Amino acid sequence: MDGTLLLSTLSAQFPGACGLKYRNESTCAIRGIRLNDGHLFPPEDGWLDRVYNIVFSKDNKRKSEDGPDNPAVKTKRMDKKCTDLIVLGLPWKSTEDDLRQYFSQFGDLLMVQVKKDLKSGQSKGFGFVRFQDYESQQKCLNLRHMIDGRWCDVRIPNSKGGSQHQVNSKVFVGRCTEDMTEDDLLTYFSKFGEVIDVFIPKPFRAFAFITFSDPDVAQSLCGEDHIVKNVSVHVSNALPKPVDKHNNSGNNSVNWDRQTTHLPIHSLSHNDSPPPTFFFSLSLSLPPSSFLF
DNA sequence: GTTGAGCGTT
Repeated sequence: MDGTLLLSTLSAQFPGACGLKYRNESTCAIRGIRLNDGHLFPPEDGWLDRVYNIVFSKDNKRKSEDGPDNPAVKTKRMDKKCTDLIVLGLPWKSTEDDLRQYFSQFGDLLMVQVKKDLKSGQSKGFGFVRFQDYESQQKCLNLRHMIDGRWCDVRIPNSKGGSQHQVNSKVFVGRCTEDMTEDDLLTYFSKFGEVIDVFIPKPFRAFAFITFSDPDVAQSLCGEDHIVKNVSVHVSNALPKPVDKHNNSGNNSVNWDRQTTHLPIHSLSHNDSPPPTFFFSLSLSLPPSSFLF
């Protein structure tokens, strides 16, 4: 995935797609992906772990069955505010700089704290972060984080009470066939929003999980049938997050908890090769043909 | 100088 990408591959799944763009992390500028002879070339620093938006030559984003245009989705996401997020399980040695460095991959940070003992200065092993953008926050909340050699959890702090409506951003995809790969599902479901995780249980069990960064996107797909690789799959709500595991008896025998079977997502170590996946999302805000170089 | 579920000195 770190080589070039064929435009034909892209437009096969996204008719009308004419390129890719991304936001430069340091300059915040929108950059286009170089297109030459039908090949999309990676940025100078590689694909990295960025969000790539598909650019269309004309306005043919998702053909919604439920309305000609969907401004409701856009206005709805405007009033989503970030809250502080608690980061649990930090290594004792991790500093705020370490946290900032790690979490900035998800978006701009407004605040980073590592809670320390006042006298000794020793970290208490947890901290807080706050993102500027809600999408960054959602992305973070749905992932486990490898920070300095330890798995850390990011959650909404208890002190926030129930103010933050937590809806599920993960969907269950039933009737999958064995030849469906994670890439197939990623490519297909990225049409509807940014996909941050695809999971296919092994051995084959005819279902998969797709996690979106936006829970509303996930919810909007629930109950629908979708055609993937010429097969009708059914999308429904994944069971609520694994909160308590003591109630695993009876008919709910399937274990949805896959926290420990996640693909490696993010790591602080810099000698790793870049994550092999990159994200697509439909561009909702850019004018048509805004393919910059 | 140790530790590993939790919830934020100002």
